[in-house]
Amino acid sequence: MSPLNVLPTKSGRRQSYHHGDLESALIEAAIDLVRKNGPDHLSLRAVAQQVGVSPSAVYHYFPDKDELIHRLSDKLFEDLYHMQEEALSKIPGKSKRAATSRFRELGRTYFLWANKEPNLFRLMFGGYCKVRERGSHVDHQAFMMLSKCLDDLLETGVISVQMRKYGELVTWSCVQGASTLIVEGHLPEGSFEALLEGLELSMKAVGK
Amino acid sequence: MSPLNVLPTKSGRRQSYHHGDLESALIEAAIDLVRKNGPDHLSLRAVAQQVGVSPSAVYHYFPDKDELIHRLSDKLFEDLYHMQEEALSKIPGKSKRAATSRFRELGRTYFLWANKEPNLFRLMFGGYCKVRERGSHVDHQAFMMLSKCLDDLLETGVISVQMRKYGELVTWSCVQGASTLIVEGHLPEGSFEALLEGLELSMKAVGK
DNA sequence: GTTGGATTTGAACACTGTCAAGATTATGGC
DNA sequence: GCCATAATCTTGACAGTGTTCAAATCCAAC
Repeated sequence: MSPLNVLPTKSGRRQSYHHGDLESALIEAAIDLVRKNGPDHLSLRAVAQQVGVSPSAVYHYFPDKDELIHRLSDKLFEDLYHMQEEALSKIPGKSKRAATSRFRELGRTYFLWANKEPNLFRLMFGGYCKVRERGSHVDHQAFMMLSKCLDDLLETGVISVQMRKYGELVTWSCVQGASTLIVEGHLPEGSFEALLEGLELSMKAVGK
Repeated sequence: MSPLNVLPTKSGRRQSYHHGDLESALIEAAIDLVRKNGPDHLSLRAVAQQVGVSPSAVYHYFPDKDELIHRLSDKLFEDLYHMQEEALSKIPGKSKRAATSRFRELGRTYFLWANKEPNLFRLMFGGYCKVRERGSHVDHQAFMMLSKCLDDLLETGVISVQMRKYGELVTWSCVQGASTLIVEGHLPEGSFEALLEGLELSMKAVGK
């Protein structure tokens, strides 16, 4: 394998003809640009230029711009998933307190992500990547993680069997919705903490 | 006032030089195109052509494309608001049953809108219109309507004072989130009815 | 009827995604 | 070592985009 040539010299000229790892460099650059300029101002040519490569070079790795965006969004979903996984791993134990805390942290991570990177969040849920077979893979992983959290809440007696039935639906929707509404400016920023409180409160209450 | 000249003759040529009501015709045409092709494939030139006017003509009514989109989204928010208002007006009365039914119908209308016009829904909440002073006007009207609904639930004893505190936040977020997730294919279509059940259930339970 | 002001057009600019053909480099077999 | 072949990247072009501005066109009021 030839030495990587990832960094362009000043103003978008790299040293050797072959780049080394163009594919992931392109995705990384694209993420950077979306972060700065928003998903609808992402230009293929700008991505190529940032990496120091001609626009056409992109087409050796992605059939078109949409596919680049799709790959981009896949990576973002994975990042979010790992971030949540890490947050959970910091709160071990089978107590009521631990289970409740994990549940909270799961929502908070989601929201913090949305709030820290609103443009990336928009790309993920704004209908940019054609749906294809969404609901697979990473979506599934994230869903399983939430399910596990809810199972713990059930086992420790924080929520009832009845509430458990609606758990994933209500919580995911709530957190997703609040994130969107706050990111887009329809709700004041402070709302999220209150939402988590309200959500927890209402879930605990069912069946008590 | 000259007679309106809204309809272009076949293939985008209208009869007289002046259009009559270009401004709203442009907005209407733009909505049509977004509905069909999605918000990110909206082209100013296509809008102009559909109305039968040159691309530059648009700039007499909107400083740029973003402003057109903003006006477009304003109109959509109003439409949604009126649709909800109408749904509520069909369920009068001060009984528990009526109050609960109104609450359900409010959520259902929101969701049906999202599901029937996913592309318009994306435009409204996908971060296309620059935020400016969102959280004003129509947003405020819609919020008031929801508040009134929750007040009724409190008065009829369906929910507690404690739950009432979080009412707007939890319900709006839930409905917004579920709509997004279903529209974008992250959740199966049938989920919404279950979500409304779960939401109602958990709200009723608090403080009982 | 002529003039003034509001509308609309035309041509141009820089930018975009995409593609075919060619230039450049790396790789495996001798 | 060398050469053919495949992988990789560039050049130049095409149609389509948002935007601007001078010029053309129409309407209404004097």
